[in-house]
Amino acid sequence: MILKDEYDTVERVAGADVAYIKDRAVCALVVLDFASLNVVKEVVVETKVTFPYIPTFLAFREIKPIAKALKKIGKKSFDILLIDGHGIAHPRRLGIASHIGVLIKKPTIGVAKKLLYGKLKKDPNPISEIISDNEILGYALKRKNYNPIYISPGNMITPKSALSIVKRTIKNKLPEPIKIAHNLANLHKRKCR
DNA sequence: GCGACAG
DNA sequence: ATCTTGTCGC
Ligand SMILES: [Mg+2]
Repeated sequence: MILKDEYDTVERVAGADVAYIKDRAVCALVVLDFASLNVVKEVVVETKVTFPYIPTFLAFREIKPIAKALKKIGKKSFDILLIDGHGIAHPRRLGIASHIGVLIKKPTIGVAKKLLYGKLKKDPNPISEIISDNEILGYALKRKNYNPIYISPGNMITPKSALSIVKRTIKNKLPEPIKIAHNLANLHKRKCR
């Protein structure tokens, strides 16, 4: 894991999420133009579920479908990848965003809807650092009347840069890449039933 | 030993 | 995350 900024231009930001149908996982991966937030590429893949959900081990459950989607879309089609789940804001500093970042050797950022590890330095409205052991793991952001979201580096990026990138992709609560990937995965699921 | 616990 | 329609509120 590299916790420094290891990227230059950010023109395309990707987002991934996984939905489930019994023992099948549906992963949607979308790539957006960072400036316009328009979708420029998207893929949906399916795999069989091979691991149960166990808190702190989410990566073992979702890495298969996400890796398959990454292989299909091409790792060169984006500069940074946003993952639904935590990065280093994790008891072993190795959440799913970090796991995937190390796997593909690219910058990744974890964006979660609930806090798993660490404490907030202050009220998250409008923003707070996520702290553990006197170290900044990431940030909690609260917008409007929405519940807060939690942002932490996955790989090859600092907490501050991760916050900056994610902020610029937010329209309402969730960053667009994550929101669109989530919707696409669920649409594919509905269409199937 | 008890409680908390991403998706 | 999932089961599951309408409904309240920004
Ligand atoms: Mg998810």
